[in-house]
Amino acid sequence: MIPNIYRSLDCNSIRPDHVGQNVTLAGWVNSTRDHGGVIFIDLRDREGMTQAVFRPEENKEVAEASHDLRAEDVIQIVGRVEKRLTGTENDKLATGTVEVVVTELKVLNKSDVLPFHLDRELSNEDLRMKYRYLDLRRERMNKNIRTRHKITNAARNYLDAEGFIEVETPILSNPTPEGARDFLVPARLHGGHFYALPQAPQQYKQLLMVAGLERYFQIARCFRDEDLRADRQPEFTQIDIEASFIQQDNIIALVEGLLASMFKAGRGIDIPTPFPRMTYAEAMDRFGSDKPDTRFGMEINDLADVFANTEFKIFKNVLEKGEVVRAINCKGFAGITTGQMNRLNDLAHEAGMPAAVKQLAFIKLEGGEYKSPLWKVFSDAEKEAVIKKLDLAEGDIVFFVAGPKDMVSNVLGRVRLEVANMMEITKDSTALNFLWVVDFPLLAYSPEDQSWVAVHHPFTRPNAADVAKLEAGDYANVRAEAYDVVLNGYELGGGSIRIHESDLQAKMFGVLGVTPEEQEIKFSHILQAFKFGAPPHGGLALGLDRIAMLISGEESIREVIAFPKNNKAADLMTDSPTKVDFKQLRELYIQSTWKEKKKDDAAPEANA
RNA sequence: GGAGCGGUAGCUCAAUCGGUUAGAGCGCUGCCCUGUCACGGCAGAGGUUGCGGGUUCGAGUCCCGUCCGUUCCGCCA
Repeated sequence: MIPNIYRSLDCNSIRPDHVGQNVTLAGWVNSTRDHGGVIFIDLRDREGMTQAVFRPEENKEVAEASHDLRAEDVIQIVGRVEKRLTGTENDKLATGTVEVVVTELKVLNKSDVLPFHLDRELSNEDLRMKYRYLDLRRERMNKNIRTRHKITNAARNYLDAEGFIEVETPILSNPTPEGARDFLVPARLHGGHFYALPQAPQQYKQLLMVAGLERYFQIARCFRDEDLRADRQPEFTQIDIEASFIQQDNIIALVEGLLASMFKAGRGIDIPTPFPRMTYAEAMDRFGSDKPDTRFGMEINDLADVFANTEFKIFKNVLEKGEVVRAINCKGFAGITTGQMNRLNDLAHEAGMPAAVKQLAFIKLEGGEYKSPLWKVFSDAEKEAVIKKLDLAEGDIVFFVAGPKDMVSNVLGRVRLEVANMMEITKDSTALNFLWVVDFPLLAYSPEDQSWVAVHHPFTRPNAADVAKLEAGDYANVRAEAYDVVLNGYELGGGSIRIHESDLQAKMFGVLGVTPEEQEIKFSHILQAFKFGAPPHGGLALGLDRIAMLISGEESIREVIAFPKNNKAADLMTDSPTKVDFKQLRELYIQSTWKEKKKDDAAPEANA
């Protein structure tokens, strides 16, 4: 800290070798301990705390004035550093062996009583958000914001050292093809036309590759108008990366180094690289998720061999149709309560288990006895095989699902996570299980749109080995050169090698049902750019908020964003979004179709 | 759009099966206190139990509706 008129030192720096010196400190009154005669004040700034002592015999007027100090007043003190009396040292403070005997006091700004305690956890999210500037004043939040800065800074330094150039791209751009809902901005100078806020700088970063920049990055704000979650905000930050003359392995190695530098800066730990890799197909088969949490087992087992010759009609029919019978063993969870069982059933149905299947099938071994609605229909050989294959032991419970592979994976994946949650398996875990999921499918069929849609985005490159399938129309089995990096079940980021040839890109648009006319209107710039010597390129984007959240040990990205939105995408502090008057809309050639709900006289007002 | 959980003093929470005047800690106000660091002591103020309706002799508690927060599903290139 550079000394100035307000202070000569910060509140965390005074040590025994300052004894005898005169110092000037400024900060907030953290707490007061008024003994009538002597008064102690803990003075706090962002760096820490120093105890200030007011004594009548030192300066009667100043000591008198100190009686009126209250928590969060902003004050400046001048005083003499003294060693604390023997036995009154405080080892909880870095400055706890010394104190400042105050000779001058200046109240820079009195504070009203705060709406909540700064030194206690707050459960009322409304209040936290309404007074976010006070919430941020709390040590934990202050630390989170500073940690985020360190992480971001480390990322910049790392990428700079790797030859990456930070480039800003437009915030006002065009709506995104496919994907999430866009935030729209009316264009005043072009009546009836609209900008959209970027969901990601996707096309721009590819065009920067065509521009010959070769290595680009950006700490980019992105916007998606979808419903929120603990790990999703309508505006969020990505570390956006793109490079030319590069392959998947190069990007993976780069990002591993990048993440290592961020975790080192933010948490002081060395994470082991390289990260394990798993194909998408394997992730779905073993964990029922494309972002598996590998901190615990309970993996999915395929039981086709066990029931190959079964007489149990349901399983037999399923297997004959080419569908699957699979199960997970939840070790030690045989003591599941009825309430938990009901919850799993609901969740299984939500995940796609047919309503005709009333209950999630299970077998549990309790007190040496196998309990199961299914047990009686299995042959002895099948029982034995199930026990062996699933390692079914005392206290375990196994859940079975039969049917189409995607549904079974989905159901068992969800059950697996929920059981882990119920068992609090990862509660005190400090494990950081990084993982690359690779070989994503290029396309997925959307029953809703009755068409094929891009799993990643329409610029993703099909795996060279699968181009023939693409041309043959075997869309379901075309793999993409796309990859996600996952940590403890959270998707930290994802990317792909891109299409850089205009003919392949046009073909891809065709598969996605974008007509030549639409291509001309929406994508002529990028298709044309690809005709002027576009280099092979690819990249990835990391979710900075999620990374900061995980490094800070938080469970919501709101805890690492200075001014986040709440569940309804509102900011309670500024009361945003807000209504605008007719004149402002008229200038934009906009008219709202929104109709206020009819208000009864008794209609309740919102929580005031 | 759907489901779960929550909403009681400024804050964090309690209030038995529906039954007296809705309590406690912290904070706040006043007084006392010269070595505390969650200082201590005495006294005091502070409540439309989110809002509206219903059942009941009686509702913080039960029912219906609604608002707000939060988590999850849907949604999220």
